[in-house]
Amino acid sequence: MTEQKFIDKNSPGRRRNDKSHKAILQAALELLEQDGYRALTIEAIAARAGVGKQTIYRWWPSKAAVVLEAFTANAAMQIPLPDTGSLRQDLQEFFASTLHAGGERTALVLRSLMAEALLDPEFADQFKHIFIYARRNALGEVLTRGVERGQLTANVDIDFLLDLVYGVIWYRVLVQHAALNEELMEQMVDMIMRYSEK
Amino acid sequence: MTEQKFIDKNSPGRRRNDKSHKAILQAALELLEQDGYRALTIEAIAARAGVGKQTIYRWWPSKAAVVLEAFTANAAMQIPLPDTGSLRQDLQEFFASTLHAGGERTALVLRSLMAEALLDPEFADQFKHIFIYARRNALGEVLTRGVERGQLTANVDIDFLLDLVYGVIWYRVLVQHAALNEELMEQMVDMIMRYSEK
Amino acid sequence: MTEQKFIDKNSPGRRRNDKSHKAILQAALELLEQDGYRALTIEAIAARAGVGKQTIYRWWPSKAAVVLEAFTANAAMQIPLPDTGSLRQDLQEFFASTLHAGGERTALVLRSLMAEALLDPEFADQFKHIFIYARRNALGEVLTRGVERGQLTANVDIDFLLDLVYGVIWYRVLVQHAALNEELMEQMVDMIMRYSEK
Amino acid sequence: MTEQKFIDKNSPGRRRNDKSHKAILQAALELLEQDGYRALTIEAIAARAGVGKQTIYRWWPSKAAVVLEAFTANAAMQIPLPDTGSLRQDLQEFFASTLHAGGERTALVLRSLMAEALLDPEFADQFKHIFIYARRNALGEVLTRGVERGQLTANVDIDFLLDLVYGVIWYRVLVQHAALNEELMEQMVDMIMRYSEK
DNA sequence: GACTAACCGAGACGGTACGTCCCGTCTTAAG
DNA sequence: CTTAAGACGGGACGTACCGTCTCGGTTAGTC
Repeated sequence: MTEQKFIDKNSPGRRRNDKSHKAILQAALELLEQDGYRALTIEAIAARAGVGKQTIYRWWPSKAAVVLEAFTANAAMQIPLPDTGSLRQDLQEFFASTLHAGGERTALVLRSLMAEALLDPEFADQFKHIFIYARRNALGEVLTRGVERGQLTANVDIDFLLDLVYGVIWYRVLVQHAALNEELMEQMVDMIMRYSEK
Repeated sequence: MTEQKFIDKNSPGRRRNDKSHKAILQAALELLEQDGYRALTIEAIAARAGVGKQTIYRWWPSKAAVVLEAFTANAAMQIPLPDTGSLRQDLQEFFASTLHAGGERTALVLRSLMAEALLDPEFADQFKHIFIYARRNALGEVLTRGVERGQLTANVDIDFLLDLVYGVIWYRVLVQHAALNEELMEQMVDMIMRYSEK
Repeated sequence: MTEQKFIDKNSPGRRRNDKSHKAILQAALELLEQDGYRALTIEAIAARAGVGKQTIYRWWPSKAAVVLEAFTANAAMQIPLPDTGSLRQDLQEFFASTLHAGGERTALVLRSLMAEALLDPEFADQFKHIFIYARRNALGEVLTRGVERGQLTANVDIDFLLDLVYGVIWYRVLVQHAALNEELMEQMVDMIMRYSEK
Repeated sequence: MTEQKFIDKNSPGRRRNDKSHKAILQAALELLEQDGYRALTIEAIAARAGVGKQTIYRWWPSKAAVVLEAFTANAAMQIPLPDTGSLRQDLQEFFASTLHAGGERTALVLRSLMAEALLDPEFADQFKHIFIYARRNALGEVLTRGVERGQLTANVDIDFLLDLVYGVIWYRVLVQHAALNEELMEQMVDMIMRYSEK
């Protein structure tokens, strides 16, 4: 997914070693959980994966890219798009799966990726397109259908609502002053429904 | 405010050099704007400030702490607490001054500080208490008065509203997909007012 | 000879860069002559050799070790062992080549190495084995042959004679109150010959 | 003795604090024995002596000067000049007191002072005049009397003999391959006596 | 007895070098 | 041609001391 190189491989020479590939992703995640993102280094990943540094540099542009791929490769990425006919129910299901996808492990990775995105504009682009906008668009679809069905006022600013929802979620993930939980999700559904015609 | 060390100074010994102190804060901000936080180093700050590295390490635990103090020392920190009797007007004034306080320069610093907070739990604590919670509490005060005046429903969850507001603000500052502007502030006032009694 | 690490090199990995190796030794000697041993720093050697500091630390335990290798790598180390049948003549030749090997440049280096040996027991061991004892043993061989040939009394204490000879030489090199010259060498030959049978 | 400053003291002002003075010398020696000369720092001396750094810099030009004064202040400096009428006996007594004056503690200090002298020409001058030449001259006096009494050949080169004697002594102190002991002293007396008329 | 100059402890200051860590690149032998 | 290994030039780290400079406070004379 983050793979830049197109692998045709009618050419001679050894092919990409899938074992190393996986070992690298695995090692990155393990070290991240063990010592935190700040202490994560390419050298440490290579050492733990039993891999040469060059092998990492050959396939990824930065350690953040490794972590991003390790993260997106995990199942956690799937966000089913509910379409029950009821906006309230769609939202409840969407938020439920969002909640379900993210534990503390996930939050740790997200904080690391966001930190990197804040420091490296190049990575920020990747991160936004692969992760942030993908989520936004999914929820945007749900809300748009809500408008189409007349369950939200026609003049509602969907982008503002998306900012509200993901704003809160990221804010809690980053600041860690309160957990992401069902109560929050319920409150968000309620908040959004206040934008129904009346 | 950000000073960790309690300076009694009936003790002997040379006092802290205020000129150097200020030069360090100034140098940090300048370099930050010039080259970005990633490229900011203690050595560069010391060099530009014309100061020994030890003088920085003597007074701050990390470069992030320097930036935080430089940031909070700037006037930009003042958030007047409006109390007009009208919740809507209080909110409008509060948001207006929030907006006014932060230009792109401010956003740049905030992204840097947040990145650091995400990577360094120790710094995160400082940052939250000095900046994040201070802001939250201020707005919390405004909202509480709104409840007391009966301008918000008694059972509203103020913490949730604070998360919504600061969630959006941080989300835009961090993701940079849209600007903080008056329209947004207006929308937030409107959103909050939807929690009025009827 | 001074190489500590045993280099097998059937192992993979880039080999030691011989150009850098030599540049380091050269730079060390140049800086030593320019500014003196006290002013000699690893950083300066690295800078002048156009080399990373780590490359020096990788191969030598201290700057003294660099200087020692630079010194011993120079031809100046060769001490031919004369064996003419005549003790007096052997001594004359041995002292002549000793004298010839060492100019003021050499004395400068020897003073530096001795200073370091006095301050660093670990280095002292190396220095003694590579340099001091090597010289001692060579002259010891000459004297032993003198005894075997009956040109020195059988009960002479060769170690004492060695201490006398190298004591004087080092004393003059270190204290610098008088030069090492042919007259001195002649006097030493004469002194030793006083230990002949009659 | 090593005092540079001429103290007239008709002027007002506090006089030198003798307690601090002694504490500094004491602290220097203790630290030297504990950790070696390399690890000896002005800061450590000041700390252990309970003294400000400035107080040291006010009275001594370098840490070596402190050690030198601490050393010379010790009784160990007294070398009685024997004059028994017999060269052999004079030498025996002279060497005996030399031996007696110097234990391992002394040797440690001498190695430190010599190391410093090798690295700092300014200190070398002081050291030579205060210590090295003083000893040389004393023994020179003994030998001169030996010549005058006809117990050494008239054409003997006294300076050469002095180099032999102190060469050996320093060589053993510095290289530490053999102890200074009575046997050595006996051998040196014997060696010198070989320069008697016949 | 007050004045005053020098000394004292503490400790901050600008600076230099230390030895270490990692970066991203390059060069091997092996597969 | 890729891989693991590992040396390379480079840059910043955080620390240790250097020798200097202020501080408040003490001490001992001279006036």
